[in-house]
Amino acid sequence: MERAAELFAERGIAATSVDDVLAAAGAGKGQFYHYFRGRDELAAAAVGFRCGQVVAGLTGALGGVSSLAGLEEALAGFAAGFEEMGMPGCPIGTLSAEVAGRNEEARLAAAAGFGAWERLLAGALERMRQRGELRAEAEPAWLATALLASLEGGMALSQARRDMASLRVAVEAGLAQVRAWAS
Amino acid sequence: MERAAELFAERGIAATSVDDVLAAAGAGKGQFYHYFRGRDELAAAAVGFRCGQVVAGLTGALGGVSSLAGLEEALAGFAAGFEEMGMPGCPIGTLSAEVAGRNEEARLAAAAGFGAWERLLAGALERMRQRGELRAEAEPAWLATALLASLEGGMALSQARRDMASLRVAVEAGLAQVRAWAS
DNA sequence: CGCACACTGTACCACGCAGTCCAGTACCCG
DNA sequence: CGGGTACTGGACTGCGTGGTACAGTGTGCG
Repeated sequence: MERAAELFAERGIAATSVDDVLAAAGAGKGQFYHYFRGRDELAAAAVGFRCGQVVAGLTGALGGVSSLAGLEEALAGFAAGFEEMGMPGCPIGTLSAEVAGRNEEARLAAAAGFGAWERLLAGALERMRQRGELRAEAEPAWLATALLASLEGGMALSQARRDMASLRVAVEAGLAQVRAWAS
Repeated sequence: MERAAELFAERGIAATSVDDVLAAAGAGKGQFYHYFRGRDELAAAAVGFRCGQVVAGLTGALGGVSSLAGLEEALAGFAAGFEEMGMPGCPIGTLSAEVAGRNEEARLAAAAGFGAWERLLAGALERMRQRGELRAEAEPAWLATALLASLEGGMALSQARRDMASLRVAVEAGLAQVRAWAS
């Protein structure tokens, strides 16, 4: 399943066959159909698995953030990582777009991944607010949604254009939105 | 090709076969391979065609906008249309994500679509600036990128969650960004 | 020891796919 | 009118696909 998550992420789900995954994993068909009902179930499981990996990485970067400077640093690191990976699109967003409307279970897994990401951002913002860096009226959940949407869109644009400029603008705009609520 | 654009948009490119398109269009294989080198060329052409349609629609909605109120109205209409369509994801973004990294020509077509959209937004913002509604220091191009990223991300989130709330937040956040530059 | 059973590899199947081929067909130009 | 040519439909091919069937294997338990 780890192999499946890798292959799905790098080639796309539709462009990866069960046989590809099995060959990469060194497993046979019998094994596969013993543990999965079919291709779609693997796809859903792999999306869930990938989201888990991504969210784990994000937790490392955002879990301890409790200041604007920390958030800026985390997002700069995120953008740098994205560039280093060759602007592959959002790891969750790409799968989500491919899967939404064709695989309900996988769609829910992707939505859960987005939810976890958003909660991570909201947590950091909430800590900023409690430390007095954000005004009391700031709404961490709302800001987190706005920030995540901005990041997601920035990645989509940068992927299509093969140019980091869009993501950088999106990050900066998201940050500006947060700063607007600074005390 | 119109049929191809429709089918690709509603089922995804990878999930649509050449035969499907031909059947929908009532055409034969000979005809197809007379006009296209193969599947990938059709995909690229269809993406370009779809982007043209979308941009044409957007031009109708944004081409005449020159005030904040007009922009708000246009974006509200956009969100309403998105909801009415059943939150299918961004018509350009979904194709773009599927095609980037696997079909260079199609990727460029999608990037051009994004570019046109962004220019439409930038034009509206520029007119707002010239009418004095935005401060002179406002940068329409930068704001347009930020706004487009926000919309794009909002659509991605709403698609995954089947819930308009995310897009609405993203639209509101993008608008807030613009208002921050109001005179 | 032996047997039952959960598990595994692989040969296999029917099917749908992209792409080829060719026998028409209609239209244009002389 | 007649012939060449640009175009068209559809049969066909080889291959990769998801899924099945089955024979084999090892392990735990009586």
